[in-house]
Amino acid sequence: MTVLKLYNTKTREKHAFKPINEGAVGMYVCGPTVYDYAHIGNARPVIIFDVLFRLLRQIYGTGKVNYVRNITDVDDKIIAAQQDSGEDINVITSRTIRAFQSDMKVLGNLEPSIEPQATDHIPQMIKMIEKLILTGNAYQEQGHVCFHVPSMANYGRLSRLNREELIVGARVEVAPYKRDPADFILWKPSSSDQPGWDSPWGRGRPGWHIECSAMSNEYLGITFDIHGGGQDLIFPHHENEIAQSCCANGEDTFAQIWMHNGYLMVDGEKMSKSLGNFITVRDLLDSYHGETIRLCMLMTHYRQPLNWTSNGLAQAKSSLDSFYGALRQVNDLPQFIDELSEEFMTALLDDINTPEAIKVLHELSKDLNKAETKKAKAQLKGKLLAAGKLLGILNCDPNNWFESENSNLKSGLSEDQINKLILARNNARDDKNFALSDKIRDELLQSGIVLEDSKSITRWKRL
RNA sequence: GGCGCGGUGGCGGAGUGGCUACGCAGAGGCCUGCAAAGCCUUGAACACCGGUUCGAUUCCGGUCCGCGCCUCCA
Repeated sequence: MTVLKLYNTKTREKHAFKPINEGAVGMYVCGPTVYDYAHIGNARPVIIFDVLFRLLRQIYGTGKVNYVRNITDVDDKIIAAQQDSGEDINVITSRTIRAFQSDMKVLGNLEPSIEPQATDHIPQMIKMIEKLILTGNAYQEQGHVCFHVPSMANYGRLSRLNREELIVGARVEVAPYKRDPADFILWKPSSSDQPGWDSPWGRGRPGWHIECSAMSNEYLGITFDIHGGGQDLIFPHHENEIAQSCCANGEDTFAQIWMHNGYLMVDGEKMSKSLGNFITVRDLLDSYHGETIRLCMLMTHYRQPLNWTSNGLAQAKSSLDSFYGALRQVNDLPQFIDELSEEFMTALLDDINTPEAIKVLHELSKDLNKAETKKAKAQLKGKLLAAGKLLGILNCDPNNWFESENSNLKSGLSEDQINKLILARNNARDDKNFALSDKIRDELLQSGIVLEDSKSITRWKRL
């Protein structure tokens, strides 16, 4: 029996996962605000929850997991981007959405089941805000609608912050339309040059948190299984989502399990758009294969902080080289069966312990190198590939992995030229003219081509 | 000030109350014409101080250090 254990931010403990509806899983992950290219900090939750998505599909069946990841396409940062560039908002958001989707695909992520956009769900948000006013949890003031935090007895359960502490810590002046310093906006007025929608409170736009409450409700129901995102969303975003959804629905529970990935750091500092120290996925892809970036991300457990370094990327590349190296030896062998190693599954079932899972990949790869019979080789190949598939890596043809042009280092040599030089060198070797054969090998090395002689053939790879 | 996370060998990074993480780098060896790749062997760690225990890197308490949240942020 496979038991998946997940760490729940709400309880700060690992628990055995049990779906609310037996045999089917609903998961909501906060997606990007689309005003700029994705940085690798944005990519971390996408990759982490993609692995969880794959794992859940493995356990419950491909069609049994409903994975919703929203796109925030109405936000003051987008308005700011519009004012900076003068471009139309729709131009900015649709271009950014396309870039995001393409970047995430190159990083080996599956598409979520649904990728709803906030602006397509304004009526649902308005409906929920009306409900909150009716239940006495929200009020209208100077064109704004605010959630009244004191109206909810157990506000702050997720972040374990209480209202008094929040007020003490508040570094921002309290807006005049707020009855309580902790209150937050559900709806705010838009000027004529800002995007807006008609509502019972005039033309305006939604506050930050309401879209996730409205869209999770729409696609997953009032209560669902897993809600994920980065640690920085715990407060205020997820706390406020809980407040909105629980009060509007009259339910005590919103998401059953809250999962949060740790920060991605650069030079020991949190990477974020506001600090300006971010590395975009685009830039990284100029120098590294998507799988390298992905494996680098998975080498650290998702709840730990991850310091992003070129050394880490080099290690990820080296690991992939060794996996593909093992696979290359058996490239012409059909895989025996897509069997998942038990040890590998055990690692992932324990709160998605990807470093432990990668260790198993190394063991499988080593076993594959040592395997002697065809049957053993085929079996290990199947296990390695199946494990890689669950992590979203090892999707390339091994020869292609080594031989395809790496934009990082242009060799200037075509495949044809390389093969001719290898042939010339092997002729020299047959003649025992090692001075010549070594000279050719050195020349190739100068162009970034490394040779590997085996008994039957000479393989090559680009550095 | 409040809340929270972390300090593991040269580096990255898991994990455990008593026994090998794993990878990279290093050393030695096998293989090779020589290499490369691969394989074998190998050295090296659990911030500090107390406590619990037969025994703690692992549990408890304290100290120091680093980081985050409390304000937009994955």
